[in-house]
Amino acid sequence: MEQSTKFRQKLVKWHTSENKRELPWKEEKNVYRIWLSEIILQQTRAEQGWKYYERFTAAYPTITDLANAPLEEVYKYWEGLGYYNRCRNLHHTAQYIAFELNGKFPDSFDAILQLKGVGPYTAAAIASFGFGLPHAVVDGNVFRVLSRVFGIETAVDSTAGKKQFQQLANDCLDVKNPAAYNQAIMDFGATVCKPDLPDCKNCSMQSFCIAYNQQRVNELPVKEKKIKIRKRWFTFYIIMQHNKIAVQKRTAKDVWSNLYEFPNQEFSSEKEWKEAKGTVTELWLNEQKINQTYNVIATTKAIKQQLSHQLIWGNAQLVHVNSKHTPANSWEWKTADEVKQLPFPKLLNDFFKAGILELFAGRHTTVKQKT
DNA sequence: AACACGGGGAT
DNA sequence: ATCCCAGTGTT
Repeated sequence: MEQSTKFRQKLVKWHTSENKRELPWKEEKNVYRIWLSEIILQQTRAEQGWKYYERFTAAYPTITDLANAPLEEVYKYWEGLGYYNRCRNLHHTAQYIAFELNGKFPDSFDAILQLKGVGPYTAAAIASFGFGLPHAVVDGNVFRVLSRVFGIETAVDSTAGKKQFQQLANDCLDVKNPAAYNQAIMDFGATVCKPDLPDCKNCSMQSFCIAYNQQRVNELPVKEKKIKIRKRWFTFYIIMQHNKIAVQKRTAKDVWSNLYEFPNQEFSSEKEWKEAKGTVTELWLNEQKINQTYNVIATTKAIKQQLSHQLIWGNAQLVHVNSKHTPANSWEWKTADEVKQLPFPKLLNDFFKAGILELFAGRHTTVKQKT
């Protein structure tokens, strides 16, 4: 018997009721909800995505509801989940399906794969869970499980590796019940064949698993690329006039694209950033052509944000200005209530949580003359 | 082929 | 600190 057949049989046998993960999108038959859950779960732990899934399905019961929603509102629901291009593509695809396809979700693998925000993994997931089509999912769980069970050393993040593991996954797939098989291998990877401290002692694959029998479990899967972390330093200017705050939308192809932020400047070293504290505010206000009186109320302490690929430090200068002024840029003046409706990066929400806006209270009148 | 893209949890 | 998570899009 083929090894892939043995693996499939052992896996499906393992996936009994007590070994299944209970998750809100399990056994879902509504393709809109399946698609929504898969987009949310990209590079996201099931536990983390859970509340977002519930939030979205409550706010947008149908794909047409999502399509009709303002993009800004959808971003607000996505706030905090990260990888914000997923949100833009989600809305784009909802509009495409609702308006161009009359609400009918594409029902072939190739058509599903064409959707923005849908790659090989998500297309296979939707095709199998939504339509019972025989396509094997390959996600982080599958790379790990297959590399260990079959003892494969090809780097999972190489082109050759992606091809090899997809082929093996196809061989192992239970074409009679692709949905159950795909669920099983991901549940197995998430609960037994975990990245750290896999539960080999109680694993039903133990006698069959090449990595276990060769004591190479901790060496698999192999990855060849290691990410380099970029350090960045920002000073944000939280500018208030009367009861309004200046904000702007991030438009660059950079982290937090399409979220809101405060006017700011980035420094190229920690040294410059620290030395600039306070003294640079006047120069910066000058550059923004703020030609009226202002009062620097406070400098906040720094807040750190650790991302996968960046380590970001930010502090904030709280500035009260005497009259509202919009330079030749994209500042928008918003009340605190309006600001609460906008999506912000976690780092900036942390400033709100620290109570920065309250620092403005009662200090609006003490305005210094600009020099 | 290499890189960019968030935030949280586990070790 | 480091790795990883129901990966995808761009260059």
